Amino acid sequence: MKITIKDIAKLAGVSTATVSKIVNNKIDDVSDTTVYKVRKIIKEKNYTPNYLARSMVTKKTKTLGLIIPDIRNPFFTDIAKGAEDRANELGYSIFFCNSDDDLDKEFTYINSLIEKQVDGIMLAGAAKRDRDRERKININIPIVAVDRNAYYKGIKGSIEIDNYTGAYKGVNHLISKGYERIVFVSGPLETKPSMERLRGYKKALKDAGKIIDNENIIVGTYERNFGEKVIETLDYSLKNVGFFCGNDLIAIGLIKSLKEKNYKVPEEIGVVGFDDIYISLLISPSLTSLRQPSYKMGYESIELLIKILDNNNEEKNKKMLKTRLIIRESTNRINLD
Amino acid sequence: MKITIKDIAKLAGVSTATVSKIVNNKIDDVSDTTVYKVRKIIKEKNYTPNYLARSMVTKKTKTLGLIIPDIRNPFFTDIAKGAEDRANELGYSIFFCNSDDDLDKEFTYINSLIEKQVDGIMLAGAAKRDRDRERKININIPIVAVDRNAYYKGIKGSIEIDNYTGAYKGVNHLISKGYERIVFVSGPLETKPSMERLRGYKKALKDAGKIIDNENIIVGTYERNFGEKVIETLDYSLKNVGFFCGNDLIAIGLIKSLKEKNYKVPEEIGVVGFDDIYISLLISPSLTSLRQPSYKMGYESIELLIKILDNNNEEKNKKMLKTRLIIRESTNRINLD
DNA sequence: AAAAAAATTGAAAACCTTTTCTTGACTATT
DNA sequence: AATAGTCAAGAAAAGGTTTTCAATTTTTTT
Repeated sequence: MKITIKDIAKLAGVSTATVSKIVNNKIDDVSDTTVYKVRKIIKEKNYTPNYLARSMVTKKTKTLGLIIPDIRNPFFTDIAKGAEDRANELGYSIFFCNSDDDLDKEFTYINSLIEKQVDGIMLAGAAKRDRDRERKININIPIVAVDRNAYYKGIKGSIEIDNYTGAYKGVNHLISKGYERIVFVSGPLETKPSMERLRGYKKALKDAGKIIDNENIIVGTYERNFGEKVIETLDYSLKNVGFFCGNDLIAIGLIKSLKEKNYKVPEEIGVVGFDDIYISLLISPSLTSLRQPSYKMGYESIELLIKILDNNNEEKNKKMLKTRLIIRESTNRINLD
Repeated sequence: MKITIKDIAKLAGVSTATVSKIVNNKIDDVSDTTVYKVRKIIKEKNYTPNYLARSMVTKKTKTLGLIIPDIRNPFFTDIAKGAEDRANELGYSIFFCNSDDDLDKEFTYINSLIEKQVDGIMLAGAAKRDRDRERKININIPIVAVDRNAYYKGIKGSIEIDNYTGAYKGVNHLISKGYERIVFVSGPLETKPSMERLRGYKKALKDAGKIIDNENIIVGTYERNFGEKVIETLDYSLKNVGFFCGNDLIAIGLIKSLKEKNYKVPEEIGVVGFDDIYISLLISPSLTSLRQPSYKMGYESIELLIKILDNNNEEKNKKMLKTRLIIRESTNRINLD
């Protein structure tokens, strides 16, 4: 049988109230000798308090939920690692949930997390949102949204990326490399990052005096699979085209299919990704991409979440982080301009 | 305030005992009319039981721990996904832990999982083991070991891979392709899979009438970083060498450094990996590798774990899965034999 | 119609903590 | 010496469920 606070109390000849105070370091009104005596017995007997019983009365579980859309995408994997590290440092455990980018699954997970009484949730939401449905869900615990937006009532903070500027930089880079037609291969437009990137794309074209043509905006999913299929759907010739992709997985799929069709990257065609996952460095040609501080995003979102839980969030609850353009082989040709 | 079983009982004019029976579907000795009436009110009020209170009395939390060494390695990521999917299907939640391949961190996590009263643990252990220390940890919940071995007292089952045969197939393939010197680039040898692969490597050499030379066995970590450094440490010329790598990350790092030094893969040098993570398909040259059923490993280990928890494990608690050799560009040269 | 058997229900204990508030014992002040 | 003030400690309630078993009601059998 596991040893309980009663056992300790009996052994020490004190009440459970006293032991409880000592365990939780509320020893202002406990005498030094009692503290010493009880601590010794706790150590001897290797007592640890029962979390369930404690949580019952404190209404805190020291447990968080972590929802990401795609565990196979290293971008989210890095976010998860950052989140886990920080949670661990702060004494929290993490329930892990992978939504497969499916809003229904996300709903189910949120409900199950609430039932398990997590103190808060870190959410990287599914791409396709549904404002009305989200608003209806009854959430009484804090949520911090990371990377992607969401409309739940519980959302109390967010860690975002400056996608607008990022996209602007990426597209601008393609233009400066002399690619003529600039194509945006986007993930679902229901999500804010996608829309912001679209906005940056358009602004960069406009600033360069280029015409915005819907034919050059292709929308799909944030998966490699989509990237591989893209060129099949295009009915114009791929001469001197620059592709700006919604993420690296799409870009990697695209490059794969371009190579199979014997297009020359970067000589004929340029490709820019978004995220800078580590694979981008390994493929050939290596991928020019916009680096996001993914680990940091996870780390800071948990920090923010816990601050909110502790009511210590004097700071703003919205944080925006910057991207950095990492230039590699996939756009690295002699500038034709 | 959240609605409780008492509220339901009062509304229905029955006792909490009756409501409890109905909630848990133990309705053999509850009249149909009562069941109907109570169910209706439960639905109306949207009542869900309090997990903490329930766990207090049942001593089950419907929660499992999942420990993997490296979330950045897609092999373990796939295991985690399989595990999560199966756990979810069976109504369990998962506490996620990343040990960074560090035994101390693994210990800490196990203790914290036990404190949080998980029902069981799925463990893909850190590579370097310590039998004596592990034996000392007091574990009173079941553990299923996946992929890697461990010595904790709590281990009640395992899902393994036939690493011996896998390695044999890989090495044999290199030999049949005419590579002369076969080098084994291994992860830490403290772990059973590594030792089994070494055994397979040796057997394949022996069967081919080749001499086993310790100079050709290089031991490091299961990281890409190690793969990139390997050739710096070799003091023989890399002519017609076949590298058999402990995992794909090592192989990918190795290929990267070979390319940088202008060695021709596969013409001069052949490389075989282990795991067949999806990146192996994307790099250039694409990587010949031994495919492990990683998703399945995670899926089945959770299944086994829960069977053990339910005492339904008539079957053997040890399962061994097979590998499959996937031949790609990194060994695909005209056979010189 | 009475007795026996079966079906249904609920009272109360148990699970292990934390927290509040009262009590009792000292100490300091007048 | 009496009173006020301080300090230390514990009794008891609360948190929400499950489970056991005794009590009651209903049905069946004689």
